Amino acid sequence: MAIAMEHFAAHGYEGARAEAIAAAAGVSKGAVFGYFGSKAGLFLAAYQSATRTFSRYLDAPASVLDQGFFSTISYWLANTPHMIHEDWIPYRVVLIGSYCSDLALKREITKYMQQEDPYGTREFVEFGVECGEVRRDIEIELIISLVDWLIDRCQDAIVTEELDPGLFGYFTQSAQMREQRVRQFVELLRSAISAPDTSTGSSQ
Amino acid sequence: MAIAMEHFAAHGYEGARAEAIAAAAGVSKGAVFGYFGSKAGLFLAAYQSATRTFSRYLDAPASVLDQGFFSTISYWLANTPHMIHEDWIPYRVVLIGSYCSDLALKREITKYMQQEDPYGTREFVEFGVECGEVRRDIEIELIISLVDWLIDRCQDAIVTEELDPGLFGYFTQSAQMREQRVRQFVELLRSAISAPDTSTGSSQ
DNA sequence: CGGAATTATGACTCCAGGTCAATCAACGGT
DNA sequence: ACCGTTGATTGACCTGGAGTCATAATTCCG
Repeated sequence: MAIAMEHFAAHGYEGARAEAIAAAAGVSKGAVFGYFGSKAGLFLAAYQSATRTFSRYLDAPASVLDQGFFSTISYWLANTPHMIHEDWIPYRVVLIGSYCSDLALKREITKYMQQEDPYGTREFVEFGVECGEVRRDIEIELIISLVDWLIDRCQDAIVTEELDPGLFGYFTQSAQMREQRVRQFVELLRSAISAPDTSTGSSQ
Repeated sequence: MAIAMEHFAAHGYEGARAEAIAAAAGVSKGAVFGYFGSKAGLFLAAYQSATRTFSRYLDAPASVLDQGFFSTISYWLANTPHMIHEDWIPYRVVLIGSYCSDLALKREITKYMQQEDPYGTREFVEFGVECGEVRRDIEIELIISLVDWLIDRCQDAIVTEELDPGLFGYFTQSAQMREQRVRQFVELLRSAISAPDTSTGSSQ
């Protein structure tokens, strides 16, 4: 599976060769198709494997969690470039899964993400609600989806040139600029979903 | 181009056959590859053509625009199922473009969307800023991206079963439920980017 | 140890993207 | 009106990778 991830990461979905993956894994092509059914099935397995290598939101250090929900988001976004750099193979696979052209495969991915919630977005948002930082007047399903959508896209834009609509310029802009944008992004998210009554002073 | 759109919409990116498109258009395969360079190039042209068939935000009826920025968003979201039903071929092509697996192609799409802004998101957000409904304390680039991201995903989830993480259930839930979710979604967006309308306390 | 059941193999088929030498059509100079 | 040049068009051909399947290898029991 790690080998499949490497190949998909290196060559993309179309570019990856089922036979090459089989050979690198020391099995025959027939075995791969027998087990995974198709290239899409192989990719799905690689995708699931990749998502499981990443931390869940609540895996942040206790000192960060203690500072609350939005601080934890800031923590993860601030660490995104570093984490991705450390772990770029699974990240790349997840990226391909997020933007894959085959809608049948995409449906499988959506279903998997919904069922397994490998990053623990649900429990994280519930944590936010419990500690009073996230509003209760909106259905939690919607907030979970919003958090998922925005953080995914923000992370992708931060570290993937192809997906950045000029916001972060990972390769062209200064780190300061990026940090400012991330801060503003979290501010937007906070405005969207924070509980109306916040005793904490909002800006640093 | 309309013919290419039909084929991509009907069979997906992988499933569409360059030769079949050429034949349906009454030209040879060689001509297609000569003109568009590759299947990806052909798709990009179809994608651009598809985006241009859709209305821009500010094309809403004057009576809607008069009610302001967020009312206009509600209007478009409420009409999404109807519009997509009327126009499902270009919609499907755009959808494929949004979730295509080839990152090289995705980059071209991102660049195009950023340069041409075919839905007029920028002018729409500027409109929102001018009529005082959208906050000015966050860089407009970020707000434009946020609006783009969220409305895209919301629309996709509304009308595309494959992409709905259980929120709208276009084929399974009641219309009432969907309307409620859309209303809450707009409420979230409003919280995120609306200007504080009580007293304009300048905060930074 | 032998034979059944299961699994693995890789040569093979099929098919779609991409190429290119040959052909055709348009144009303009004489 | 003719012909040569130039550029566009064609479709047979090539390439290579997904997916198949008859055969071989291995395992599993009695």
